Amino acid sequence: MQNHSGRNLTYVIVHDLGRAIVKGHYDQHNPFPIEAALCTQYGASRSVLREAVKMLTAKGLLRARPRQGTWIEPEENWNLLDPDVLQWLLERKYSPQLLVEFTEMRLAFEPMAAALAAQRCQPEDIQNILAALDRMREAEKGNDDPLSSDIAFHVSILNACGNRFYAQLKGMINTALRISIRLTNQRKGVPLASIRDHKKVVDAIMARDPEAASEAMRALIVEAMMLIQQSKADELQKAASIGSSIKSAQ
Amino acid sequence: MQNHSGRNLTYVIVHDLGRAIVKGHYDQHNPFPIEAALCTQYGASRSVLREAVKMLTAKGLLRARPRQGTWIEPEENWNLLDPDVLQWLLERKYSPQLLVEFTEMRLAFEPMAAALAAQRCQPEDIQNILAALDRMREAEKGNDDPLSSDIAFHVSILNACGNRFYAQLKGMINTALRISIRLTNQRKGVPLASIRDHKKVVDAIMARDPEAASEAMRALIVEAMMLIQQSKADELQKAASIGSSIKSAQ
DNA sequence: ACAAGATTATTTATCATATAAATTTAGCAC
DNA sequence: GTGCTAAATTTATATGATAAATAATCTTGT
Repeated sequence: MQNHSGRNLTYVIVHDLGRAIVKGHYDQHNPFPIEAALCTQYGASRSVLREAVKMLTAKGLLRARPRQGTWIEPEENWNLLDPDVLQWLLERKYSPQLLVEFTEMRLAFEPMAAALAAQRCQPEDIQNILAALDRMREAEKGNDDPLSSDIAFHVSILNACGNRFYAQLKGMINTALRISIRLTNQRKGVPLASIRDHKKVVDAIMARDPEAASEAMRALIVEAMMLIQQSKADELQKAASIGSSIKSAQ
Repeated sequence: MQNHSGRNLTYVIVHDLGRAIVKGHYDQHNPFPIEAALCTQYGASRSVLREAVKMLTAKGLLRARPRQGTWIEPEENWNLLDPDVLQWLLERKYSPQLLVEFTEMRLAFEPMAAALAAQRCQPEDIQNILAALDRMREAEKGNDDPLSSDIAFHVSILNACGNRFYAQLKGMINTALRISIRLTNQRKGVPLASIRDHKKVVDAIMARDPEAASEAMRALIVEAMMLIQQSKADELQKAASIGSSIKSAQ
């Protein structure tokens, strides 16, 4: 990858503004700046700023009107399923709740994807799934990255289910798992989930058993959900203990 | 709605180009035009064209590089879950296959949404769901639009499940159902599905029974899927009969 | 003939400036 | 105060120029 898209000034500004917006940097007290102010802030021309704002508009984050200026759209209009938006959202610190909601989403479509894969995956899809499982085995031996191989496994199944919408979710799984692992404090070398549980999914798909594939996948995600819930609870408890220590110090 | 966003020249061009792209108007033989050509084609300034292209880039449809020009991204990179992109895609004639894939997607998350709603919806959510069901009853009597009330029903449940990602899918449901109804040749006044089957979902949610809610919702979508599959088969048969009549005429 | 390096050409990226359009706000007559 | 007019503000559009990236072409030496 030579000229990463992020090098263009426009894209740098898009990502910077995008992060600021989802972080809630702008509100009624601090409204979104007018074009001229943004130009000053970034030292860029109006063309660049307008193009950046238009990209964020296309993702549902902004809206502009003559004389009224540009403002943040209500959060329900953001395209959460846009890979950029999702990444900016999950990058916010302390967003375990959003991760829970995303995992609830995975709980809906990944078991279904496994079931569809069991019904109609092609030989090459099986090859890819088996290759991903092998990567996980290698990771367990320390010869591969556990996180990347786990992601590759889930992606291989989304690819195998022969549905373009499911395939779309690859980027989001990638983003969410990487953030998730950061939140749940997993470290390199620590297996994320057992090979055995993952293999159950593969076996069911190869046996052309949709029900079993679905159930095995569901078990994997429930496991992930429990890790997230746990760290969310830890987070809350930490906050509470800080709160009480402040209280007791008064 | 006073100044619909579509009135700006930029947005008109975005939608026009977006439709042309998903229709496959551009390919290796007919590559995407350079900026200057697009300006001529639309009689617009470079600023406007560049902003439109940037919006389509944000939706994953295009990519640009100096000297290399602008080109269509491979379809797997398109943000299918962007409401605009989905609409452009479904508007293409003869895209029952895409509708099938979308309905497979609904089959994953709508039953789950109903189950979540059963677990944790608030009193006002129940109110909204019941109101939507009432609209469907009125539609059956000819006092409301059957399609709109059906959509309102599904949306009310997505709103009730307390998950932002599920709520995101509202726009897509709206688009897909409207296109679906066009494809399956339903007419105004013809009920899309029975009130009784829809009421089963509501009853299960109000009884706080996630399993039953999920199953009742699944039944609704399976019904919709069968209608689509049927019209897809009709389409294929029609095409085949045209093909054979051409053949027999030779 | 051919490889290496320099030159040219093409296209997007960025900047700058000006005018138009939309719409709120302020001013003013009554 | 009410209703009309004028001014002010902000985005939308147009135009033209320069910079940057890189493919294509043209030297030049062997």
